Amino acid sequence: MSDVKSPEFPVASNFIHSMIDKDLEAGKYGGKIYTRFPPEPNGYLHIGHAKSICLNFTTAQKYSGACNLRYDDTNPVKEDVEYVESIEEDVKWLGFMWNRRLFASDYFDTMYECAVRLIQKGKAYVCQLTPEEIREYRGTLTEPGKESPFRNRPVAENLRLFEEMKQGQYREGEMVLRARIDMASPNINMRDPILYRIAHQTHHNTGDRWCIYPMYDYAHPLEDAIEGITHSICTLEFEDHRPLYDWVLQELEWPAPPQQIEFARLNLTNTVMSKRYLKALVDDGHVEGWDDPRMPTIAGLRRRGYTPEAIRDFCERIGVSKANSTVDISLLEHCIREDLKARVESRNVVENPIRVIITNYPEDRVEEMELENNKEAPELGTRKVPFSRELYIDGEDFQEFPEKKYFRLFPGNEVRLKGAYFITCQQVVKNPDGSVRELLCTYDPGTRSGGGFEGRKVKGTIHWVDAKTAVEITIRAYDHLMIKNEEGETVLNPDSLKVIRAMAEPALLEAKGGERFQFFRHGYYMADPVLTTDKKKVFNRIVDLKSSYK
RNA sequence: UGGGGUAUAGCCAAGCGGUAAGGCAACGGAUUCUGAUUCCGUCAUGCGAAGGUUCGAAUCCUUCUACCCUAGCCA
Repeated sequence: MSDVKSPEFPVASNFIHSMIDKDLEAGKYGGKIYTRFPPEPNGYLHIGHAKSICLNFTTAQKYSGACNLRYDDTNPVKEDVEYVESIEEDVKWLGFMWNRRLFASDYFDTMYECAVRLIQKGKAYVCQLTPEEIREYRGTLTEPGKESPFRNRPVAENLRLFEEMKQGQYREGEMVLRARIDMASPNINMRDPILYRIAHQTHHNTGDRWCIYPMYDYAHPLEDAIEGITHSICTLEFEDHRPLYDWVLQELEWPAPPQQIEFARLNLTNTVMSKRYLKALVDDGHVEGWDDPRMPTIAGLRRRGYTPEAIRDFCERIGVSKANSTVDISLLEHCIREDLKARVESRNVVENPIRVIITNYPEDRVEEMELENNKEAPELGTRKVPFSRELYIDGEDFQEFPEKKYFRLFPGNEVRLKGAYFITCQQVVKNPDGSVRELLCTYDPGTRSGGGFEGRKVKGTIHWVDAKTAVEITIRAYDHLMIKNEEGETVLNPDSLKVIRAMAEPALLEAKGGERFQFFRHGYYMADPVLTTDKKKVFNRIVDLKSSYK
């Protein structure tokens, strides 16, 4: 195979690498390791797949090999082209490039020939038991199975029947091709597992060319072997299938067969990962689609504002092992904050705005205040923001009756307006209904930011926007899609999406879909690439600022 | 109940006979023109339990225990 490598990323060592190291020391595989990422195109990729993608691609990278993207499309009833397109996009977006992009269904001819060989060897037979009978004959966890009456059919008859199955002469469920192994095996997977079933279905790739389709346990080892995969990395539930994986390749006398290694799939707190459930959320209209920013899909995380760098970093940090585990979602959130804080610009945005009038500031005066875009990254420069007599401050930055240890604005208190002046709240003006209408404040002209004023300190600094030039934006703030109720069951969170109106500095009018910012005090946001238009700016909250106040 | 796995801190996770890495979370403290960031510090005499081998055990042996997977013509 041609060795097209993905961009190189740092790789943390894990138990799979240790196993590979031993193989390599034993002189196996000629020093190169080939892997594959084999999704079934029956849904969108999620963060759990990202773990597998990172593992497979970086492992191949580490050992000078390559990784294929292969669609495991052996069951036409569940699969769709919509999904193959999204999968490709998501893998690329994560930053990986496959060596080859393949369909398992492209190997159907080879798989068929291999099945014929197994029949010829007496290792497979056509069975006409009904599905119910097959289940009964299989036995139970504690009782051995019974042999099918068709088990000792002559080879020639098996060959003829299998050919006829392929020709479409039988109905679905009427017969199957089975491996001839051991009905008394303690491993139920070895009790004459089904190799081929009949399905008169149109396949997204092969159309109506086939009406028999191979089962996963038979197809997968062949797919790996055909592609020259050395290590077939899959999840824990396939551990019991490994003897069958090995059996197929051994009976076919495949030289240098690949080896299957299992690892634990990713679980995240407050997150549902099963494709079945995610599909139901989409189909039942609980979310806007597979790319809803609340979804744990790659597409959802992308639209929410997560970066590929953050997701890759997360996948490195969680490690790889065989222990069932549930990673705390706060680690993922840490990764995106860590990535964004160094490269994203800040903007002043106030939620639940409160009007502030600086009574001693000239009515017609406008100043340009220079604000740092990112304190941690001076190379991101500064921007100019207008400042005048009437401003808005954030609803959370004023308390008429301050709680203990509150050191932002309250009557009689002085705070700094970030990048501007000290102001003191002199009077609270109320609406007829008792709510706060506006705050009358005074400013100290000697305290302008950058002026070197050292006369006195204030404990609070708050952000603001100029009332005259402020633009209104819509913020979509997300919470967990799933929460636990009183009974401890995981249920849909009715408050997973909050729409917030906010006032922002005029520069945000220029924001393009996909641009990310830090909104002071509120966390990290991204202009929604789907909803943001020239007239209407919508920002998705990626993640909160980590904070202990509130 | 058969078979296959897994147990190291609140959550992940290194460790592979020489005396418990690291990250997240949490909690202190310093700095701060945003209670963020940054910086420093605390956080398992303990590795599911009990025995045993050894000068020495999370690592080896024995016996338990708990949890996960497995009886699709899904993958």
